[in-house]
Amino acid sequence: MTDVLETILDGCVCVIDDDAEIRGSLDSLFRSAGLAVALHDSPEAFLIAGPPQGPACLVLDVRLPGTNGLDFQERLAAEGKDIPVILITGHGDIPMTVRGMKMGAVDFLPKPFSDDQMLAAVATALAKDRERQAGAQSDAKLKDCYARLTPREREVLGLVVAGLMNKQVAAKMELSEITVKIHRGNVMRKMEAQSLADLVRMAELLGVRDAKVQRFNI
Amino acid sequence: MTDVLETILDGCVCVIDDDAEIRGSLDSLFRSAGLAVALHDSPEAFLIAGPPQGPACLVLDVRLPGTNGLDFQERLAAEGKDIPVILITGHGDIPMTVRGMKMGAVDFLPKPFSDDQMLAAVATALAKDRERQAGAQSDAKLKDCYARLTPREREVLGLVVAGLMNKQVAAKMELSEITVKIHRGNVMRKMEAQSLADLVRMAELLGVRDAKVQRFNI
DNA sequence: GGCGGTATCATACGCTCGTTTAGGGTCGGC
DNA sequence: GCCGACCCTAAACGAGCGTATGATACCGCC
Repeated sequence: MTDVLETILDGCVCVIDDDAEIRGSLDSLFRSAGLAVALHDSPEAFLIAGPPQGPACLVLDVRLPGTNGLDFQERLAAEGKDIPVILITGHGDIPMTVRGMKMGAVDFLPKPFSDDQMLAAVATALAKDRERQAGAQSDAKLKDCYARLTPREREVLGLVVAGLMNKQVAAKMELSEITVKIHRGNVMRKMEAQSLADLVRMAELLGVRDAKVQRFNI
Repeated sequence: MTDVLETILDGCVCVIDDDAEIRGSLDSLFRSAGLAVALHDSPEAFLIAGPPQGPACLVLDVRLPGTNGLDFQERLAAEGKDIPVILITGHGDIPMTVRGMKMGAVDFLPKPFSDDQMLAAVATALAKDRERQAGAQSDAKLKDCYARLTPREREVLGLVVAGLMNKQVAAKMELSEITVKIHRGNVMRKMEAQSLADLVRMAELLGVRDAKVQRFNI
């Protein structure tokens, strides 16, 4: 168990359970592992508190008074708050488990679970969240750059990353080639792309290739 | 239920279950839905028969004499035979379900299940397999092209898609620029890329960008 | 009205790219 | 030994790219 303790470093575990005893024992377990903890007795309380800074995960009891844990998980996912979820339950069945796992839960632990099981699940969940946050950050940066483009510049971008030459872009947009070059230069500068290869990768992540000129895969 | 029947068209369902009665009822269910069926009483029998042509999925009983169904699923995944799996069981528990779902099972159905549940799961699984096969096909084509490149051509490809100019590639490889151009031309022809943008996307799918020259995102 | 952003176009220069033509070299297989 | 690969290079040309300079025009906003 020491192994697991060593490997988890920072991160915050949010616990949603109406049972004060469970909250207490999870609290001490996570604290002893050096993790920050946020305890809530209902989904509403969690929403009010808001998601914590930095890598985080959610330990969620399935059977809650009022809101169902699985419904709440679904709602979070629908709202784009894709914090990794670990489901716990006292009286679970297989369909419930299947639904939770299909919704992307990191784990589904029936009570009683061992400290090791829980810590292993949390370690996985936090690792997942760290990756997600890193991805979301560079994605946001990219979207910011793209937002700075004018409509014409976006049009040119789409055709350029589709593989068309300046003159072909010009023909398609009914412009002179020189105008295309200007737009293209602006795109490179605004997107902070060091090369066409860069621009293609960015466009791919943004999903802005002109479909009408498609040549290859996907 | 007619809805489900209409939407499933072609595809083959492989059933692995030691219970002849289950095999029989699944057989008639799938046949009535217009699907091809392959019945096996053990994983070994399935392996000997080999995977069928076209889109397929596997309905696998977890509790089998000899080999465990989950172990078999894991083995298939390890060997790269990623046919979509639907797990069925008479006496399942939550950890078993979690393991199956983590391994990527499309569904996990405890017996007794309804015809609708099973057909819905099979429809999902077959759709998944169709996508997988389409992806695998274009991926194989890509790998074929890449296999035709000589070592030097691959080197040039890596540096070009990293965004370097011919002269920079030449400097890095300690070659004359003209040689780089030749290699680069060969790469374009052998990879059947219509443009640099195409080449960048292909290289991205192949994962062959030169890491030492990295500039941007993932 | 003026200012700034967007869009358009022309000319022009220098660099880059792709290909062709024409060589040279090494290596392994038949 | 010859042939076919792979690899390297040079000269040269035409096409493409990127940028600068200079200019016109539309639009919304202060």
